[in-house]
Amino acid sequence: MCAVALVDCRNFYVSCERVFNPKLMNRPTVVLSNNDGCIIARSEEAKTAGVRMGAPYHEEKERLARMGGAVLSSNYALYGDMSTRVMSLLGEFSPKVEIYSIDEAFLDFGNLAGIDLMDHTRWMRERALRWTGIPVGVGIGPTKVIAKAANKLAKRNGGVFALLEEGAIRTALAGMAVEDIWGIGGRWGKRLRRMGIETALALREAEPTRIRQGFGVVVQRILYELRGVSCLSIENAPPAKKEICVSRSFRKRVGAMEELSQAAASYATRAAEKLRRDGSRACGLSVFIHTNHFREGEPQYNGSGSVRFAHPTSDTGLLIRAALAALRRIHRPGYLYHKAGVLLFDIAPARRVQEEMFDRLDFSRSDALMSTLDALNTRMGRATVRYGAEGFEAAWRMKGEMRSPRYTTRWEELAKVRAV
DNA sequence: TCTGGGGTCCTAGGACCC
DNA sequence: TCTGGGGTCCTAGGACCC
Repeated sequence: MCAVALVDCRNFYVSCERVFNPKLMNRPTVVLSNNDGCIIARSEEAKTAGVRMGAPYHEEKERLARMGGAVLSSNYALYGDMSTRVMSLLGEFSPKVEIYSIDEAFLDFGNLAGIDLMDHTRWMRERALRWTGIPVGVGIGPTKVIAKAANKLAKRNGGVFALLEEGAIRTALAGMAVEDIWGIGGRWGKRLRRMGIETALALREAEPTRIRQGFGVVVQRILYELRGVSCLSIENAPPAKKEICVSRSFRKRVGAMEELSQAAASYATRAAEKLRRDGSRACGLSVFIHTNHFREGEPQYNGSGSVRFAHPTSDTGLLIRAALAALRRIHRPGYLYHKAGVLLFDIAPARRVQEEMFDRLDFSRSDALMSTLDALNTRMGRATVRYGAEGFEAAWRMKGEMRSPRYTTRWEELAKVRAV
């Protein structure tokens, strides 16, 4: 019997904060989205107290204050680095690891005869906690979808839970609501319930062709996965991205073209960095801007426009120029904008592009410039060298007033320890 | 006053071609 | 009254994930 495990970091962002700030232990703690808008991570104490996931912060502010809760802006430099540590540790426990998100990974144990999976994964869990400070949970099953379900049960069962025997799987699936299955969201959940399919077990036992007709192959695959037939394989290396998007809402609304231009240039710069890190080039770029649709009384506008390049590129200067040209076309004066973004599409690996061009195109100057830029900014800190189009003082830039220090990625922000 | 950001996959339908 | 059939490519939109 093949076994896969889903490992997830419990309350990941909060757990990262607690590693470096033990005063947050046992205290209701939440982490906010960009601009301190919504609640995107909660400690167990905050969950128990009824703080809602995804809720706008201002709606939960008072409740949190009443119970002496801690509130933090998000600190992605810290979370990203802690994630890397956990993932590399997992690699020592399985030859095949798929990093599924910043706080989750699938592990393939293949046909591990003679290994006690429970022992193996309990040991992994202890090591993760001791070496990184992050508590993880482990669910084990014959397929990804069942491993996901097992992971849910691990929360109440000592952190590791296996669903490998038919009896255990049936019992677990019978107690699981259909919309709690991985891959079944609210919409499909409702439609399945209307058909009388209310539990994971009921979906497992439904007629596959009927499910296919009503919901397409995606849900049919989930059905088979629930039966223990693997349809979703574990991917060792992530495929290069097909699209790269950088977008943000502004700290305060922006009307002036100058500020929108700075934002577009900054986002294009970030997107270009991601593109080069992937070793890719893009053939197209689009820019979008929109007003705040939550303000129903105000005039609304959504604009987007794209540019196609004659040759695929990853040059920040060219991408900024294209972004500004697109922005000029879509900008309408008289509106106060709330959010803007830059999307790169038609992405291809840089090497293949060069071969196809038979050296008719010379990328070498631009490539040399970009790698120097990247090297400097990696070594000396982001935006050490940058394009003037990004601007210098930016009132539109995001809020993050309650952000903790970047303990693990900036020398100046290292934690200080005082021995008494 | 305040309301996140970044992705993927699939499907249906239109445009276009021979 | 009759006015092909089959294939590909692209795009928009819907669904999902964390």
